[in-house]
Parts: sequence; structure tokens; C-alpha cells
Amino acid sequence: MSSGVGESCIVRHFESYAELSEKDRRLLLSLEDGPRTWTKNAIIWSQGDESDGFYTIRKGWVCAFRDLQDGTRQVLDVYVPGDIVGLREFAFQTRISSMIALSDAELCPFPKSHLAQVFASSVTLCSTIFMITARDQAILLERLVNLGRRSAREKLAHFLVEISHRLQRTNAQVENHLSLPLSQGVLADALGLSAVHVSRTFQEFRTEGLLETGNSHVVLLDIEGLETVAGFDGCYLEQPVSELLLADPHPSSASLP
Amino acid sequence: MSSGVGESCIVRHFESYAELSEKDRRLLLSLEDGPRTWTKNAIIWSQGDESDGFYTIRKGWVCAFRDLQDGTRQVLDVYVPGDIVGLREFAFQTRISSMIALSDAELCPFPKSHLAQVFASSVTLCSTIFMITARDQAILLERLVNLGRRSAREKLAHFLVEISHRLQRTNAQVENHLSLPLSQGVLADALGLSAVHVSRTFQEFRTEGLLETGNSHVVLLDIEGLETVAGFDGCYLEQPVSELLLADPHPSSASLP
DNA sequence: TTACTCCTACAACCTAAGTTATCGCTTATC
DNA sequence: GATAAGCGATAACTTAGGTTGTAGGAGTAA
Repeated sequence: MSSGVGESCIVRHFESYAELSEKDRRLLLSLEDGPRTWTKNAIIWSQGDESDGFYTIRKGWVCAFRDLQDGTRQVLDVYVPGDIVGLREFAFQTRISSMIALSDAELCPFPKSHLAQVFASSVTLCSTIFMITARDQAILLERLVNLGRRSAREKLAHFLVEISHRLQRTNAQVENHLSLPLSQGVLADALGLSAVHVSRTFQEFRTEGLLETGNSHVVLLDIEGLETVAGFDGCYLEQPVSELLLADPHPSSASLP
Repeated sequence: MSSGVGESCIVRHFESYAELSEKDRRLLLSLEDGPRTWTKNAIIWSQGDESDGFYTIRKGWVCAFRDLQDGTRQVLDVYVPGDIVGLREFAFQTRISSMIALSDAELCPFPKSHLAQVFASSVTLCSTIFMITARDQAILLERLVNLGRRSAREKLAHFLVEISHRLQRTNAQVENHLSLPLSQGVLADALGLSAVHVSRTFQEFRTEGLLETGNSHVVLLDIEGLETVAGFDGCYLEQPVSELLLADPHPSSASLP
């Protein structure tokens, strides 16, 4: 943080994975575009759109989803400030899922055309991008397990607890209760349940004192209790660590002079 | 294919994504280890094992799964010859899922310690690895949709059809029926169903003339019919194409002389 | 061969979750 | 300020899929 780029969202995100050289930091900063804003419920991109790059979330919540033939929708993931979205499609020419803002949101674009420069000039940055996608995949795997083999109570509790953990990574919140801008409809589509059944399950959790609900929000009152219900084991959320960065056989940059 | 490395599984796989320079080809070949074999039902690695690298499947079928606290199991994906497995964990020190052989199998290891060399010496190879993981993610997303929002009939048909498409990519099979080494138990764990219900659903498909079953095998008789049942749209399986490779602003290699 | 295990089929029964509908309560829209 | 649209709670009813149990066949080891 010796340079004046501490406020860049992408630099901050990358530095949570690896120590960056001054050069890497400046490269990232120079390639990132200024922030853009979306209002609540705005579509950030749609499935099939040209895939123009990835975005770092500076403020607000967004979620990725797929619309199905029969009119239903599957929410693939929910993203919070600090997360990177859209890296999934970087190797595709079009978006493979849609992205919507769950609240007013502010994202910093990183154009795809700049990625080749990153790959060519820094092994550290290249590895870091890999680690970010690896973490994303780990979360997707856990989502698969959630959808395939858990009851409604477990699904809901697990999802909420996971998000709260992901929030704490960047927010460093001390309190054991926090508020999430998630409607029951979004949760239903994320968990493969009906909205009615999500409401029923919330009713149970409420009478058990685990959480409060209302107004497109969920307030987690007893996160440990929810973890018990979910059988939550958060090790899949741990920071990936690559030996590539611990014992790099090359200098941190392999670019030409 | 001008050099004598046509028989390398990893080179062949990478070349299905991008044209490789002679140098890239030789680099890959020099870093790949010789094939290792596993018998049917052998554990290739377990969740928590040290993550030593990735493998290209030369022969046989394998599947990735997670064991849950309550004794159930979620199959995450099934892999066929030509597929690359284990790239998911390359940024983790330990495996985040287990891998088992569904039939006698032969895989070629690519040690993780060699990846840094690849990243440092070739933008083409680095991008290709990215495209491989991107395709893998696209398949996972489709699996999410399958688990979250489809009926048992749709789930089963979709899964079988997807695998048959993935097989055809490497096998170039002309026939419209093919045999898969999948037991009903494995399918149940992949689809989030009970084995009994998989059996019931197979009974329906059998009377409709869509497939035959028996002896830990499934024979797809009418793939188009199954695609109709599944509402299958295979575009997520299409080869990812990166503009990085179409319009590379750098020479194909950025390594030092 | 026996004995064992694994896979599959199928029947009977059960329950978790879906569906539909009604009624408030907010939050937008004009 | 009125109307509309969306969200949440709850009740009544339905159903897809889970569970348990039995039985036969195929592969495997002694």
C-alpha cells in the first residue's frame, strides 16, 4: 500500500490473495476502468450478451441467474462488495448467465482486452486470477451439494451462513447478527425451493429465534445456531494459497524488459 | 502435429482449444508425466489429500464426488476420456472433492510444480488453461440448474444427453446410441435423487424406447428423444473461444530468450 | 460349489415440498 | 393521494419423490 492506489477495488481484492509488486499494482490500476452504477433490479448483463470483461463490486449486492424455458429461474450465486464477477465467461464470447443488481450497486469494470497484458507481464497476477476463479468454483461446488442433498432447512441455513461468512471477509464485522438484502423469491430461486416453502422455513427459524425477516431483508440473529442447523463447514471458503506464489521459481514478472 | 508428440494426451487436449507453437507443444510434453492406471472403483484421490497437480484422462471414466456428514454422497461430475481433472484445486493446497474410477482407467499426471513454468513462458498455454476451466465451470452451472429446477425425468435425460455430447467431442461417434458405464446409484448421487426413483424413471424411459439398462450400464437408444425430454440446449458445451488467442497483442510467448 | 456382495426391479406406504388462493402491508407510479 | 404492483404470511390441498422391504440376477472370492 505504498502507492496511492489503495482505493482501487481490484488492487485491494488482488492483495487479499497475494502480495503485489509496485509494478503489478500500477499495471492493474492502469487497466481498470472507473466505476459504473446500477439501480436496484437493474440488469447488469443478460445471458447471450457479449462478454466484455469482469467487474469488481465496490458497493451493493448483485446476483447471477439463468432463466429457464418453463419460466422459472435458477439463481446461481449472490455476490457482495469486494467480489469479482464475470470472470467465469472470460473464455467465452458471450455471457453464460445473467446478472442483476439486488440493491443499488457500483462496479468497476476491467475490460477483457486488457487481460492478455496481465497474462504476459506477471506470473503473480496470472496466478491470482486463477485463485479467484478457484474460490468461485469451490463455492459453486458447495452450492451443488446444497441443491442436491440437503433439506429445505439445511439449504436455507447454509446459504445464509455462507453469505455471512463471505461478508465478514471484507467487512470484518464483529457482531453476530447482520442484515442481508435478499427477498424470499431470490432465495427460493437460489435454493431450488418454492417461495412459499422458503416463507414456511423462515417461520420456523423465526420462532426458534435464529433470524428476523421483512421487507426484502433477512436479519441473522444467531449465526452459530444457523451453522448448526446447516452442518456448516466453512473450509471451502478459506483463502486459496498457491505454491506458485510461495515458492515462485521465476521472478515475479517474466515480461520482456 | 509436425512433431512426434501426437500421442500425448495433454497436447491433444490443448490443441482442441488453440493452435500451439512447436515450442509450446514441446514444453507441455516435457512437463507431463507418464500414464498411471487405476482399476474400477479405485480412489484416485480423496478430499483433503494434498493437491499435486492435474490429470488428463487417457482411458476409462472417473467421477468427482463429496461425502456428506449424514453418509450420503453428492456426485459433482463424471469425466470421460480426453477430459482434464483436478485443475479445479490447483489454487488450493488440498483436494476439495474426491475422485474415483468408474471403470478401469489410465490418466496422465501433470505436476502442479510445473505450472508456474507454463504461466511464465506462454500466454497461449495460460489462456488455454483458462478456457479449460471456463468450460468446466459452464458444465457446473448447467449442473446447478439441473439440480435446482428440473424434474427427475428432465434431470436424468439431461445428464445422459450431456455426457453423450461430451463423448462425441473426442470420439466423433456417428451412431445415435451408445453405452455408458454408469450405475443407478452413481446417477442418483449425481442428480440428487434416490436410487429407487432413478430406477422408476429408467422404467419409464425404457417403455418409451429411449434407452436400455443393466449391469452398471446405460445404453442410449434415442438420443434425440432424450434431448426433447430434457429440453436440452448444448450451447454451454461449445468450445470456448478467447479473443486473447484470436487477436493476441503479444507474440505467442513472452518468456525471456 | 457356496457364500457374499452389489446392482436392479418393484410394491406399499409416507412425507417434504409444491401449488393455489386469499389477505394484508409496503413501495412504486401517475 | 389513488391506484397498481410486489412482497410476505398463512391455510388447504396435491404430488413428486423418498423410504423401507423383498426378491432375483450377476459378479467375485474361497
